[in-house]
Order: sequence, then structure tokens, then C-alpha cells
Amino acid sequence: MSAAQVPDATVARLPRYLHALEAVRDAGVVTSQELARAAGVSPEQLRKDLSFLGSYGRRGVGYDVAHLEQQIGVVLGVATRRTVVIVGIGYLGHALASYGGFAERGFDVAALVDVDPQVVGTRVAGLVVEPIEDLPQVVARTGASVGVIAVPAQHAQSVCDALVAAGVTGLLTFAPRALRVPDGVTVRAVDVASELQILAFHDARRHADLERAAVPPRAR
Amino acid sequence: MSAAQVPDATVARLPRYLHALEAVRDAGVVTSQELARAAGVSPEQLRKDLSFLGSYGRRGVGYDVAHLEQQIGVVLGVATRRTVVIVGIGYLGHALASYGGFAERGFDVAALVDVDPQVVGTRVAGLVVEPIEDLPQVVARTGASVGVIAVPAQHAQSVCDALVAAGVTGLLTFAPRALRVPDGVTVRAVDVASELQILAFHDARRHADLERAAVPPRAR
DNA sequence: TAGATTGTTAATCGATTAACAATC
DNA sequence: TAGATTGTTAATCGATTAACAATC
Repeated sequence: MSAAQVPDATVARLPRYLHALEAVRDAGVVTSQELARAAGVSPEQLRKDLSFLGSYGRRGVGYDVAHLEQQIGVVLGVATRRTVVIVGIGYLGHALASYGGFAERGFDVAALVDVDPQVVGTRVAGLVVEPIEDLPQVVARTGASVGVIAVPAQHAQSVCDALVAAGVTGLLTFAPRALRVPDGVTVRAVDVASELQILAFHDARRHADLERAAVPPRAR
Repeated sequence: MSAAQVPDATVARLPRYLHALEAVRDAGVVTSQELARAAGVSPEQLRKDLSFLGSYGRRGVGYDVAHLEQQIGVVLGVATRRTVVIVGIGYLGHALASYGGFAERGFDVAALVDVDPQVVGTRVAGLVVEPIEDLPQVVARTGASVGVIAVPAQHAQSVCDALVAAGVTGLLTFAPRALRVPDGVTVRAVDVASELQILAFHDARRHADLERAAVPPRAR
């Protein structure tokens, strides 16, 4: 099997390629140059990445859009539907529950869970919010394999524990906390404040570099 | 200056260290082992990362929490207040505007902007939402250097253009679209659907690996 | 055949891990 | 002095970039 040896860095870019392909679906064929431009990487990088999946292009021509889309989909397991439960239906949970882009990436949001009695029972994005106490039954009923944690940081670990106990094996958390999980559970974290800090650092460094470049070396 | 040569991979972890330090603020000193555990990295990785900033630890003892926190803060520019404008006040924009964790990381959310007349004029997290047409004045008035794009994907590029035209140099976007920006503008993208896909891939691969390990090699 | 573009190999670069000397 | 822990150097590993041969 080839998929087992696709490098992590490549895997992290595949969803972007998939997305860029959707945008050019009407064109029958794309070159690495066109697709790379749409995805925001270099053509060399794109070709190298795709070569890990197999040889799906035609030299002198390019890549068949539909075929490539399908092949990347196979590697990412888009056809393997995954069921998602979102815990924490505040503004962020609302945003996630309402986001329409998950289905075509292979994810079905099947349940929403919250701790607040005021929120439990309300209808959000076509689903009725269920109480956190029912998490085991909710996971069992929906067959959820992925849990999304959209609760305040101080409750992230206990929600994480509850999701894991209920049988979820993949976790996406938005809480700025390192989560402790047993072996066999995969965690991915999105921390918006950290993203802002990394962004600001790069921005500041860039400006410092530009300034330095503007001053003739002799002057320093 | 040393900060200019801090590796990207290290920079990306510094916010996590900063956050882990906050959790142990009452302890006067931490060892690399303790802090690494809290941040979810190896002690070697942590020490290596910190060594790029300088030699702030004491051999045989550990790191002074307050001092290290301050030094990382200096590198990340926490003291350099940055002003943020959020564009798109749907559920996601609401969540971002209401998030209380930005201030202590050096960011002040100074303005909220939306295109919808129904939303413009309403008060969110203590700020009155302003119309997108006023973006140039809003950026000028607040001195915003960072823009957060929380609008639907199809409007991301035009909002991006407007923010750049208004003078913003750093952009954090949540829209699953590669943004085109001029030189001198730094972009960072958070794509939740992609994160889910990457998570699911790692999760699936992990399970495949575990299964393979369970089967004696001879059997294959 | 000529032109275009992929896919692969080699070279470079950057990041992580491991080992241990320095030193509190 | 003995024990603990950092900071640095070296070794390994993985990712990116560049060059070009293969081939449509």
C-alpha cells in the first residue's frame, strides 16, 4: 500500500489540493502550474506531493481533474463517512454546526451536545442539542468516531475524557490546553490566539527584514 | 539580535510554552521535564527551542517561571500591542469577538465589521458593528495592523483586498480559499474542514498500524 | 518531430533526537 | 562533593528545492 508512506507534510496539504480541484472542476485537465497556483504552493512541491500517491498525471498534458480529485479523495478517505459529535454549542459550536463544508469532505455532523440546560433541547442547524450526561448514548447511537471540543478551556479535559470514554478515537479541540489522552486516540488542536501570535511574529520579522534590506550593508 | 534566527518550527511552539507557563505561575521554578509535559512536547525539544532565545535556565535547577514567561513574551512581541479588526460577524465572528484570551497575548480587538445591514449597528462584545464600506476609516481610526476574515469563502478575497487596501499587514483567515496578497502582507489560514481531514487520516493510519502490529509478521 | 509537462533522482536545507559536557 | 538539570554539539531524520530524463 502506498498511502501508508505518504509524508505528514504532504498529507497536510492534500485537503488544499482537493479544494483547489473543486474550483476547476469544469476544466477537464489542469497542469501542476495552474493547480499549484490555486493551492498556493510551488509546482515542484505539488508534483512531488502527488507523486507519493501514484503517477496520475500525463506528461506533456497535465492531470485529469476528476481522476485526481477521486484519487486524493481515496487517500484522505472521503468515501469513508465519518460521524462527528460537537460538544459545546456556544458561538463557536454554532458556527461549526452550521458550516456546510463538512459533508463533501466526508464528515456528517450527527449530534450536538452542551452542558447548559438553557441550550439543551434547542434546535441548531437541524439538530436538537442533547445533554452532556447522555454523551455515551449519543456516541453509541450515532456511531461517532470524531469529537469536536468547543467548550471553555477549563472544561476541555473533562469533555475530552468523556468523549474518549464514550468511544471516540479522533478529537479536534479549539481550547488552548494540551489534552491528555490514552494511546489510540488522535488529537488535533486549533488555537486561534496562538495563530494570531505566530502571524504577528512572522509579520514583524518580515518588516524587519525588508527594512534591513533597504539599508545598504555598509551602513550597518 | 537573536530573535531573527529563531526557526519557524520553534516560533510555532512558543505560544504553547507561554500558555503552559501561565498554568504554573505560582511555582517559582519549572524543569524542562515539567514544562514539556504541560506543553505536550519532549524535554529535549523544549530545551532546544528555548536555547534559541538565550540561556535562561539554571543548570541543576530549572527555569524561573516569571523570567521565562517574560523572555518568550519579548520574542513574541506580547508587549507590542496589536490592534485587530474582525470582518464578518456571523457565529464565528461572534465567537472570536467574545473570546477573552486575546488581550493577554498582545491583541486588542478594536473593531467589528460586517456587510449585513441587519448586523451593522448591533452591539457585540462591547463594540458596535460597523459597515464594511467604512473599512478604510475603521482601520485608520483604530490603527489596526491585523485583520481577521470570518466571512463566507466566496467573499474572502474581496474582504482580503479591502483590508490590504486599508493598510492591514497581517491576515488571519478562516475561509477555505488561498488568498492572493501583495508582498509585505502576511497571511495565516485556519481551515477547520482540512483539520478534520488531516485528523481523520492520522487516526485511520494509526489504527491500520496498530492492526498490522498485532498480526505476526510471518502471517503477511 | 518539436514542444510541453510530468515524475524521479540528487542536492540542499531545516528540524528532531540523542548524547554528554558544563555548571548550578 | 554528589546529584540534578541545562545548553550545546553531533547524528539522524524528514522536507523542500532544483535539475533533468522520461514521455505524452
